[in-house]
Amino acid sequence: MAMTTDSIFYQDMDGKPIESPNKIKIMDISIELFSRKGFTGVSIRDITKEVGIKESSLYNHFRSKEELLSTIFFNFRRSISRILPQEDHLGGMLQSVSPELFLKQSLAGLMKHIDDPVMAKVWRMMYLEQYRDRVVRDIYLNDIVGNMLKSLEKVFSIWIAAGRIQPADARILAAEYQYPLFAMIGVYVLLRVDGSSTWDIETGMREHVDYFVSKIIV
Amino acid sequence: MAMTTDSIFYQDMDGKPIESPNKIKIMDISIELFSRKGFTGVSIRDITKEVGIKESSLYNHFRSKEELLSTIFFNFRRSISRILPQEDHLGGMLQSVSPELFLKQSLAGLMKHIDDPVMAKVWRMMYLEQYRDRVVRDIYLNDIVGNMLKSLEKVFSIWIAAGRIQPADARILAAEYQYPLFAMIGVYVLLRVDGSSTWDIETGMREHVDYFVSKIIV
DNA sequence: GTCTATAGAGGGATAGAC
DNA sequence: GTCTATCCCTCTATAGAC
Repeated sequence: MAMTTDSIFYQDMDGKPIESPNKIKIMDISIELFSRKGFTGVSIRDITKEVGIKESSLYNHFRSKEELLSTIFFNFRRSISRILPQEDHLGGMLQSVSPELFLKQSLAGLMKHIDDPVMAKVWRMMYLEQYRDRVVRDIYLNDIVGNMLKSLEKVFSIWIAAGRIQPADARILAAEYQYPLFAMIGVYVLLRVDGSSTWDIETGMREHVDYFVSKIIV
Repeated sequence: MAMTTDSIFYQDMDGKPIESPNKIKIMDISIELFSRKGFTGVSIRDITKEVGIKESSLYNHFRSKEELLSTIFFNFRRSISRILPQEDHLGGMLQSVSPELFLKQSLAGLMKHIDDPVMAKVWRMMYLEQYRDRVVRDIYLNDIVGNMLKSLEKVFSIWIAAGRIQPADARILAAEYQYPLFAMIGVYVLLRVDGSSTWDIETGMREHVDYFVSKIIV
Protein backbone atom coordinates (compact mmCIF):
# COMPACT_ATOMS: atom_id res chain seq x y z
CA MET A 1 0.00 0.00 0.00
CA ALA A 2 1.41 3.34 -1.08
CA MET A 3 2.29 5.93 1.55
CA THR A 4 -0.32 8.64 1.71
CA THR A 5 -1.21 11.55 3.96
CA ASP A 6 -4.66 11.92 2.42
CA SER A 7 -6.40 11.25 5.66
CA ILE A 8 -5.56 14.65 7.07
CA PHE A 9 -7.30 16.46 4.23
CA TYR A 10 -10.86 17.30 5.06
CA GLN A 11 -13.81 17.79 2.75
CA ASP A 12 -17.09 19.54 3.28
CA MET A 13 -20.16 17.36 3.05
CA ASP A 14 -20.77 18.62 -0.48
CA GLY A 15 -17.37 17.25 -1.45
CA LYS A 16 -15.45 20.53 -1.57
CA PRO A 17 -12.00 20.45 0.05
CA ILE A 18 -11.73 22.43 3.25
CA GLU A 19 -8.94 24.94 2.77
CA SER A 20 -9.57 27.74 5.24
CA PRO A 21 -6.88 27.38 7.93
CA ASN A 22 -9.29 28.26 10.70
CA LYS A 23 -11.86 25.78 9.49
CA ILE A 24 -9.21 23.05 9.42
CA LYS A 25 -8.16 24.08 12.91
CA ILE A 26 -11.77 23.83 14.08
CA MET A 27 -11.95 20.29 12.68
CA ASP A 28 -8.67 19.21 14.28
CA ILE A 29 -9.47 20.64 17.68
CA SER A 30 -13.07 19.43 17.69
CA ILE A 31 -11.88 15.91 16.94
CA GLU A 32 -9.36 16.13 19.74
CA LEU A 33 -11.91 17.38 22.28
CA PHE A 34 -14.88 15.27 21.18
CA SER A 35 -12.73 12.15 21.32
CA ARG A 36 -11.84 12.79 24.94
CA LYS A 37 -15.00 14.29 26.39
CA GLY A 38 -17.74 13.28 23.99
CA PHE A 39 -19.89 15.51 21.81
CA THR A 40 -22.17 16.69 24.60
CA GLY A 41 -19.22 17.16 26.93
CA VAL A 42 -17.60 19.77 24.71
CA SER A 43 -18.96 23.27 24.14
CA ILE A 44 -18.52 25.65 21.23
CA ARG A 45 -16.66 27.80 23.71
CA ASP A 46 -14.20 25.03 24.49
CA ILE A 47 -13.48 24.63 20.80
CA THR A 48 -13.22 28.28 19.77
CA LYS A 49 -11.12 29.09 22.80
CA GLU A 50 -8.48 26.62 21.67
CA VAL A 51 -8.75 27.63 18.03
CA GLY A 52 -8.23 31.23 19.06
CA ILE A 53 -11.40 32.71 17.62
CA LYS A 54 -14.69 33.90 19.12
CA GLU A 55 -17.71 31.63 19.35
CA SER A 56 -19.61 33.56 16.75
CA SER A 57 -16.85 33.07 14.19
CA LEU A 58 -17.37 29.33 14.22
CA TYR A 59 -20.81 29.83 12.74
CA ASN A 60 -19.24 31.27 9.59
CA HIS A 61 -17.83 27.79 8.96
CA PHE A 62 -20.51 25.49 10.32
CA ARG A 63 -24.20 26.15 10.64
CA SER A 64 -24.39 24.36 13.97
CA LYS A 65 -22.53 22.10 16.37
CA GLU A 66 -24.37 19.15 14.79
CA GLU A 67 -23.13 20.05 11.30
CA LEU A 68 -19.59 20.14 12.64
CA LEU A 69 -20.03 16.62 14.01
CA SER A 70 -21.57 15.36 10.78
CA THR A 71 -18.67 16.78 8.79
CA ILE A 72 -16.21 14.89 10.97
CA PHE A 73 -17.99 11.58 10.44
CA PHE A 74 -18.48 12.30 6.75
CA ASN A 75 -14.70 12.44 6.45
CA PHE A 76 -14.24 9.34 8.61
CA ARG A 77 -16.56 7.38 6.38
CA ARG A 78 -14.71 8.52 3.28
CA SER A 79 -11.45 7.50 4.88
CA ILE A 80 -12.71 4.10 6.04
CA SER A 81 -13.95 3.18 2.59
CA ARG A 82 -10.37 3.34 1.34
CA ILE A 83 -9.04 0.61 3.59
CA LEU A 84 -11.54 -2.02 2.49
CA PRO A 85 -10.24 -4.42 -0.17
CA GLN A 86 -11.60 -3.42 -3.58
CA GLU A 87 -13.83 -6.25 -4.89
CA ASP A 88 -12.51 -5.95 -8.44
CA HIS A 89 -8.87 -6.19 -7.40
CA LEU A 90 -9.39 -9.18 -5.13
CA GLY A 91 -8.86 -11.87 -7.75
CA GLY A 92 -5.36 -10.83 -8.73
CA MET A 93 -4.22 -9.97 -5.23
CA LEU A 94 -5.37 -13.28 -3.79
CA GLN A 95 -3.46 -15.31 -6.35
CA SER A 96 -0.17 -13.54 -5.88
CA VAL A 97 0.11 -13.71 -2.08
CA SER A 98 -0.32 -16.41 0.56
CA PRO A 99 -3.32 -16.30 2.90
CA GLU A 100 -0.98 -15.57 5.76
CA LEU A 101 0.65 -12.64 4.00
CA PHE A 102 -2.68 -11.29 2.78
CA LEU A 103 -4.14 -11.30 6.29
CA LYS A 104 -1.02 -9.72 7.75
CA GLN A 105 -1.07 -6.99 5.14
CA SER A 106 -4.76 -6.30 5.77
CA LEU A 107 -4.11 -5.98 9.47
CA ALA A 108 -1.20 -3.65 8.77
CA GLY A 109 -3.48 -1.50 6.60
CA LEU A 110 -6.11 -1.33 9.31
CA MET A 111 -3.55 -0.47 11.97
CA LYS A 112 -2.12 2.22 9.75
CA HIS A 113 -5.54 3.80 9.59
CA ILE A 114 -6.03 3.65 13.34
CA ASP A 115 -2.54 4.94 13.98
CA ASP A 116 -3.08 8.08 11.95
CA PRO A 117 -2.97 10.83 14.58
CA VAL A 118 -6.32 12.20 13.46
CA MET A 119 -8.14 8.98 12.61
CA ALA A 120 -7.19 7.39 15.93
CA LYS A 121 -9.26 10.09 17.60
CA VAL A 122 -12.19 9.65 15.23
CA TRP A 123 -12.18 5.91 15.93
CA ARG A 124 -12.47 6.84 19.58
CA MET A 125 -15.32 9.23 18.76
CA MET A 126 -17.06 6.48 16.87
CA TYR A 127 -16.94 4.08 19.81
CA LEU A 128 -18.01 6.94 22.07
CA GLU A 129 -20.95 8.35 20.10
CA GLN A 130 -22.43 5.17 18.67
CA TYR A 131 -24.86 4.74 21.56
CA ARG A 132 -26.11 8.29 21.31
CA ASP A 133 -26.16 8.77 17.56
CA ARG A 134 -27.91 6.54 15.11
CA VAL A 135 -25.78 7.63 12.15
CA VAL A 136 -22.61 6.69 13.96
CA ARG A 137 -24.15 3.38 14.96
CA ASP A 138 -24.84 2.66 11.30
CA ILE A 139 -21.29 3.59 10.30
CA TYR A 140 -19.94 1.08 12.77
CA LEU A 141 -22.41 -1.73 12.16
CA ASN A 142 -22.59 -1.39 8.37
CA ASP A 143 -19.52 0.38 7.03
CA ILE A 144 -17.09 -1.22 9.42
CA VAL A 145 -18.32 -4.51 10.90
CA GLY A 146 -20.70 -5.46 8.08
CA ASN A 147 -18.49 -4.53 5.17
CA MET A 148 -15.33 -6.03 6.58
CA LEU A 149 -17.05 -9.33 7.35
CA LYS A 150 -18.63 -9.45 3.92
CA SER A 151 -15.41 -8.79 2.05
CA LEU A 152 -13.49 -11.26 4.21
CA GLU A 153 -16.12 -13.91 3.60
CA LYS A 154 -15.54 -13.42 -0.10
CA VAL A 155 -11.80 -13.86 0.37
CA PHE A 156 -12.21 -17.07 2.35
CA SER A 157 -14.67 -18.51 -0.19
CA ILE A 158 -12.13 -17.96 -2.94
CA TRP A 159 -9.39 -19.65 -0.93
CA ILE A 160 -11.62 -22.57 -0.06
CA ALA A 161 -12.70 -23.01 -3.69
CA ALA A 162 -9.05 -22.93 -4.74
CA GLY A 163 -8.16 -25.50 -2.06
CA ARG A 164 -5.71 -23.14 -0.43
CA ILE A 165 -7.27 -23.49 3.01
CA GLN A 166 -9.31 -26.19 4.72
CA PRO A 167 -12.97 -26.41 3.72
CA ALA A 168 -15.16 -24.56 6.19
CA ASP A 169 -18.01 -22.08 6.41
CA ALA A 170 -16.50 -18.88 4.98
CA ARG A 171 -18.87 -16.73 6.99
CA ILE A 172 -17.75 -18.32 10.25
CA LEU A 173 -14.10 -17.99 9.30
CA ALA A 174 -14.60 -14.30 8.59
CA ALA A 175 -16.19 -13.84 12.01
CA GLU A 176 -13.47 -15.85 13.75
CA TYR A 177 -10.81 -13.77 12.11
CA GLN A 178 -12.34 -10.31 12.39
CA TYR A 179 -14.25 -10.13 15.67
CA PRO A 180 -11.19 -10.59 17.89
CA LEU A 181 -9.54 -7.76 15.97
CA PHE A 182 -12.52 -5.48 16.58
CA ALA A 183 -12.30 -6.12 20.32
CA MET A 184 -8.54 -5.68 20.33
CA ILE A 185 -8.80 -2.44 18.39
CA GLY A 186 -11.26 -1.24 21.01
CA VAL A 187 -8.74 -2.01 23.74
CA TYR A 188 -5.97 -0.43 21.67
CA VAL A 189 -7.71 2.92 21.23
CA LEU A 190 -8.77 2.85 24.87
CA LEU A 191 -5.21 2.33 26.07
CA ARG A 192 -4.06 5.22 23.93
CA VAL A 193 -6.41 7.59 25.74
CA ASP A 194 -4.06 7.50 28.71
CA GLY A 195 -0.97 6.94 26.62
CA SER A 196 -0.61 3.49 28.19
CA SER A 197 1.57 0.90 26.51
CA THR A 198 -0.14 -0.90 23.65
CA TRP A 199 2.60 -3.47 23.26
CA ASP A 200 0.62 -6.33 24.79
CA ILE A 201 -2.47 -5.80 22.72
CA GLU A 202 -0.49 -5.35 19.51
CA THR A 203 1.28 -8.59 20.25
CA GLY A 204 -2.14 -10.09 20.87
CA MET A 205 -3.27 -9.06 17.40
CA ARG A 206 -0.26 -10.67 15.77
CA GLU A 207 -0.66 -13.82 17.85
CA HIS A 208 -4.29 -13.97 16.80
CA VAL A 209 -3.42 -13.86 13.11
CA ASP A 210 -0.81 -16.56 13.63
CA TYR A 211 -3.16 -18.79 15.61
CA PHE A 212 -5.95 -18.30 13.12
CA VAL A 213 -3.75 -19.06 10.14
CA SER A 214 -2.36 -22.16 11.85
CA LYS A 215 -5.90 -23.52 12.15
CA ILE A 216 -7.00 -22.94 8.56
CA ILE A 217 -4.04 -23.87 6.38
CA VAL A 218 -4.25 -27.14 4.47
CA MET B 1 -26.65 -21.36 38.06
CA ALA B 2 -29.53 -20.56 40.38
CA MET B 3 -32.16 -18.04 39.34
CA THR B 4 -31.65 -14.72 41.05
CA THR B 5 -33.02 -11.21 40.84
CA ASP B 6 -30.21 -9.82 42.95
CA SER B 7 -28.99 -7.56 40.22
CA ILE B 8 -31.85 -5.16 40.62
CA PHE B 9 -30.98 -4.46 44.25
CA TYR B 10 -28.79 -1.44 44.65
CA GLN B 11 -26.32 -0.60 47.37
CA ASP B 12 -24.85 2.71 48.40
CA MET B 13 -21.11 3.01 48.06
CA ASP B 14 -20.71 2.36 51.78
CA GLY B 15 -22.44 -0.98 51.28
CA LYS B 16 -25.84 -0.09 52.69
CA PRO B 17 -28.81 -1.34 50.67
CA ILE B 18 -30.78 1.39 48.93
CA GLU B 19 -34.35 1.08 50.09
CA SER B 20 -35.94 4.48 49.56
CA PRO B 21 -38.35 4.06 46.63
CA ASN B 22 -37.47 7.45 45.19
CA LYS B 23 -33.76 6.75 45.42
CA ILE B 24 -34.25 3.46 43.59
CA LYS B 25 -36.29 5.28 40.99
CA ILE B 26 -33.52 7.83 40.55
CA MET B 27 -31.05 4.99 39.96
CA ASP B 28 -33.31 3.21 37.46
CA ILE B 29 -34.13 6.32 35.47
CA SER B 30 -30.57 7.66 35.50
CA ILE B 31 -29.32 4.35 34.14
CA GLU B 32 -31.94 4.44 31.42
CA LEU B 33 -31.12 8.03 30.40
CA PHE B 34 -27.33 7.86 30.79
CA SER B 35 -27.24 4.69 28.70
CA ARG B 36 -28.99 6.41 25.80
CA LYS B 37 -27.63 9.96 25.92
CA GLY B 38 -24.44 9.69 27.93
CA PHE B 39 -23.64 11.26 31.29
CA THR B 40 -23.02 14.75 29.95
CA GLY B 41 -26.08 14.52 27.72
CA VAL B 42 -28.47 14.11 30.62
CA SER B 43 -29.32 16.83 33.13
CA ILE B 44 -30.51 16.60 36.70
CA ARG B 45 -33.69 18.19 35.40
CA ASP B 46 -34.19 15.38 32.88
CA ILE B 47 -33.85 12.80 35.63
CA THR B 48 -35.99 14.40 38.30
CA LYS B 49 -38.69 15.25 35.78
CA GLU B 50 -39.11 11.55 34.98
CA VAL B 51 -38.83 10.50 38.59
CA GLY B 52 -41.54 12.98 39.48
CA ILE B 53 -39.63 15.00 42.07
CA LYS B 54 -38.02 18.45 42.06
CA GLU B 55 -34.35 18.92 41.26
CA SER B 56 -33.50 19.89 44.79
CA SER B 57 -34.93 16.63 46.15
CA LEU B 58 -32.32 14.62 44.28
CA TYR B 59 -29.64 16.20 46.41
CA ASN B 60 -31.14 14.56 49.49
CA HIS B 61 -30.11 11.23 47.98
CA PHE B 62 -26.90 12.06 46.14
CA ARG B 63 -24.42 14.79 46.90
CA SER B 64 -23.84 15.48 43.20
CA LYS B 65 -24.43 14.21 39.70
CA GLU B 66 -20.96 12.61 39.86
CA GLU B 67 -21.82 10.67 43.04
CA LEU B 68 -24.92 9.34 41.31
CA LEU B 69 -22.76 8.07 38.44
CA SER B 70 -20.22 6.52 40.79
CA THR B 71 -22.98 4.72 42.66
CA ILE B 72 -24.21 3.19 39.41
CA PHE B 73 -20.78 1.86 38.51
CA PHE B 74 -20.14 0.72 42.08
CA ASN B 75 -23.16 -1.55 41.71
CA PHE B 76 -22.09 -2.68 38.23
CA ARG B 77 -18.72 -3.69 39.55
CA ARG B 78 -20.28 -5.62 42.39
CA SER B 79 -22.55 -7.37 39.93
CA ILE B 80 -19.78 -8.19 37.47
CA SER B 81 -17.64 -9.80 40.15
CA ARG B 82 -20.34 -12.42 40.65
CA ILE B 83 -20.20 -13.79 37.11
CA LEU B 84 -16.50 -14.55 37.17
CA PRO B 85 -15.64 -18.17 37.96
CA GLN B 86 -14.54 -18.49 41.60
CA GLU B 87 -10.89 -19.63 41.71
CA ASP B 88 -11.48 -22.01 44.60
CA HIS B 89 -14.40 -23.76 42.94
CA LEU B 90 -12.65 -24.18 39.61
CA GLY B 91 -11.02 -27.53 40.37
CA GLY B 92 -14.23 -29.40 41.07
CA MET B 93 -16.25 -27.76 38.35
CA LEU B 94 -13.66 -28.47 35.69
CA GLN B 95 -13.52 -32.17 36.47
CA SER B 96 -17.24 -32.72 36.37
CA VAL B 97 -18.05 -31.08 33.03
CA SER B 98 -16.61 -31.21 29.53
CA PRO B 99 -14.72 -28.19 28.15
CA GLU B 100 -17.53 -27.65 25.67
CA LEU B 101 -20.21 -27.63 28.35
CA PHE B 102 -18.15 -25.46 30.65
CA LEU B 103 -17.63 -22.83 27.95
CA LYS B 104 -21.27 -22.92 26.96
CA GLN B 105 -22.36 -22.47 30.54
CA SER B 106 -19.95 -19.57 31.03
CA LEU B 107 -21.34 -17.88 27.95
CA ALA B 108 -24.86 -18.44 29.19
CA GLY B 109 -23.93 -16.85 32.53
CA LEU B 110 -22.43 -13.83 30.80
CA MET B 111 -25.45 -13.43 28.51
CA LYS B 112 -27.75 -13.69 31.48
CA HIS B 113 -25.93 -10.77 33.05
CA ILE B 114 -26.13 -8.67 29.90
CA ASP B 115 -29.78 -9.56 29.38
CA ASP B 116 -30.81 -8.30 32.76
CA PRO B 117 -32.97 -5.27 31.92
CA VAL B 118 -30.92 -3.03 34.16
CA MET B 119 -27.45 -4.43 33.58
CA ALA B 120 -27.87 -4.29 29.81
CA LYS B 121 -28.10 -0.54 30.14
CA VAL B 122 -25.11 -0.31 32.44
CA TRP B 123 -23.05 -2.34 29.96
CA ARG B 124 -24.02 0.29 27.40
CA MET B 125 -23.02 3.03 29.83
CA MET B 126 -19.69 1.36 30.35
CA TYR B 127 -18.92 1.25 26.64
CA LEU B 128 -20.16 4.83 26.39
CA GLU B 129 -18.29 6.44 29.27
CA GLN B 130 -15.01 4.59 29.14
CA TYR B 131 -13.36 7.19 26.94
CA ARG B 132 -14.42 10.05 29.18
CA ASP B 133 -13.97 8.48 32.58
CA ARG B 134 -10.83 6.84 33.84
CA VAL B 135 -12.61 4.79 36.50
CA VAL B 136 -14.91 3.25 33.90
CA ARG B 137 -11.93 2.56 31.67
CA ASP B 138 -10.31 0.66 34.51
CA ILE B 139 -13.47 -1.34 35.19
CA TYR B 140 -13.51 -2.47 31.57
CA LEU B 141 -9.81 -3.10 31.13
CA ASN B 142 -9.18 -4.70 34.53
CA ASP B 143 -12.41 -6.05 36.01
CA ILE B 144 -13.81 -7.28 32.74
CA VAL B 145 -11.19 -7.90 30.04
CA GLY B 146 -8.26 -8.52 32.36
CA ASN B 147 -10.01 -10.72 34.90
CA MET B 148 -11.89 -12.79 32.38
CA LEU B 149 -8.75 -13.48 30.39
CA LYS B 150 -6.82 -14.38 33.51
CA SER B 151 -9.41 -16.78 34.83
CA LEU B 152 -9.86 -18.40 31.43
CA GLU B 153 -6.12 -18.82 31.07
CA LYS B 154 -6.19 -20.73 34.34
CA VAL B 155 -8.98 -22.95 33.04
CA PHE B 156 -7.15 -23.77 29.84
CA SER B 157 -3.91 -24.52 31.69
CA ILE B 158 -5.74 -27.03 33.82
CA TRP B 159 -7.28 -28.71 30.80
CA ILE B 160 -3.96 -28.80 28.99
CA ALA B 161 -2.20 -30.29 32.01
CA ALA B 162 -4.95 -32.90 32.27
CA GLY B 163 -4.62 -33.72 28.57
CA ARG B 164 -8.24 -32.82 27.94
CA ILE B 165 -7.43 -30.39 25.14
CA GLN B 166 -4.55 -30.06 22.71
CA PRO B 167 -1.34 -28.56 24.09
CA ALA B 168 -1.12 -24.85 23.35
CA ASP B 169 -0.36 -21.49 24.93
CA ALA B 170 -3.18 -21.08 27.47
CA ARG B 171 -2.91 -17.30 27.30
CA ILE B 172 -3.47 -17.32 23.54
CA LEU B 173 -6.38 -19.72 23.84
CA ALA B 174 -8.00 -17.46 26.40
CA ALA B 175 -7.64 -14.51 24.03
CA GLU B 176 -8.93 -16.47 21.06
CA TYR B 177 -11.93 -17.56 23.02
CA GLN B 178 -12.80 -14.34 24.80
CA TYR B 179 -12.00 -11.43 22.46
CA PRO B 180 -14.56 -12.38 19.82
CA LEU B 181 -17.16 -12.53 22.55
CA PHE B 182 -16.24 -9.04 23.74
CA ALA B 183 -16.72 -7.68 20.23
CA MET B 184 -19.95 -9.58 19.75
CA ILE B 185 -21.29 -8.35 23.07
CA GLY B 186 -20.52 -4.83 21.91
CA VAL B 187 -22.55 -5.41 18.77
CA TYR B 188 -25.28 -7.08 20.80
CA VAL B 189 -25.79 -4.16 23.18
CA LEU B 190 -25.58 -1.75 20.26
CA LEU B 191 -28.31 -3.55 18.35
CA ARG B 192 -30.51 -3.46 21.40
CA VAL B 193 -30.37 0.32 21.51
CA ASP B 194 -32.74 0.39 18.54
CA GLY B 195 -34.47 -2.84 19.46
CA SER B 196 -33.00 -4.42 16.32
CA SER B 197 -32.91 -8.19 16.03
CA THR B 198 -29.99 -9.80 17.84
CA TRP B 199 -30.59 -13.21 16.37
CA ASP B 200 -27.61 -13.10 13.99
CA ILE B 201 -25.11 -12.00 16.58
CA GLU B 202 -26.37 -14.50 19.16
CA THR B 203 -26.00 -17.21 16.56
CA GLY B 204 -22.53 -15.85 15.91
CA MET B 205 -21.63 -16.29 19.56
CA ARG B 206 -22.77 -19.90 19.58
CA GLU B 207 -20.98 -20.62 16.30
CA HIS B 208 -17.84 -19.13 17.77
CA VAL B 209 -17.93 -21.42 20.77
CA ASP B 210 -18.51 -24.40 18.49
CA TYR B 211 -15.70 -23.43 16.13
CA PHE B 212 -13.34 -22.75 18.99
CA VAL B 213 -14.09 -26.04 20.72
CA SER B 214 -13.68 -27.95 17.45
CA LYS B 215 -10.14 -26.58 17.16
CA ILE B 216 -8.95 -27.38 20.67
CA ILE B 217 -10.37 -30.84 21.51
CA VAL B 218 -7.96 -33.73 21.51
C1' DG C 1 -14.30 36.24 8.10
C1' DT C 2 -13.72 38.18 12.42
C1' DC C 3 -15.31 40.82 16.06
C1' DT C 4 -18.64 42.75 20.27
C1' DA C 5 -22.81 42.22 22.36
C1' DT C 6 -26.64 39.86 23.67
C1' DA C 7 -30.59 36.92 23.56
C1' DG C 8 -32.92 33.15 25.66
C1' DA C 9 -32.77 28.71 27.36
C1' DG C 10 -30.87 25.34 30.36
C1' DG C 11 -27.01 23.71 33.46
C1' DG C 12 -25.68 22.13 38.68
C1' DA C 13 -26.36 23.22 43.12
C1' DT C 14 -28.10 25.55 47.66
C1' DA C 15 -31.24 27.92 51.37
C1' DG C 16 -34.82 27.48 54.08
C1' DA C 17 -39.99 26.54 54.91
C1' DC C 18 -42.90 22.64 55.83
C1' DG D 1 -37.69 13.98 52.33
C1' DT D 2 -40.05 17.11 49.52
C1' DC D 3 -41.09 21.52 48.25
C1' DT D 4 -40.46 26.79 46.34
C1' DA D 5 -37.37 30.02 45.11
C1' DT D 6 -33.25 31.45 43.57
C1' DC D 7 -28.15 31.85 42.46
C1' DC D 8 -24.77 32.09 39.17
C1' DC D 9 -22.93 30.07 35.47
C1' DT D 10 -22.68 27.99 30.77
C1' DC D 11 -24.96 26.73 26.67
C1' DT D 12 -26.03 27.43 21.42
C1' DA D 13 -27.00 30.70 18.32
C1' DT D 14 -27.91 35.36 16.15
C1' DA D 15 -27.49 40.55 14.92
C1' DG D 16 -24.88 43.80 13.18
C1' DA D 17 -20.43 46.71 13.00
C1' DC D 18 -15.90 46.52 10.77
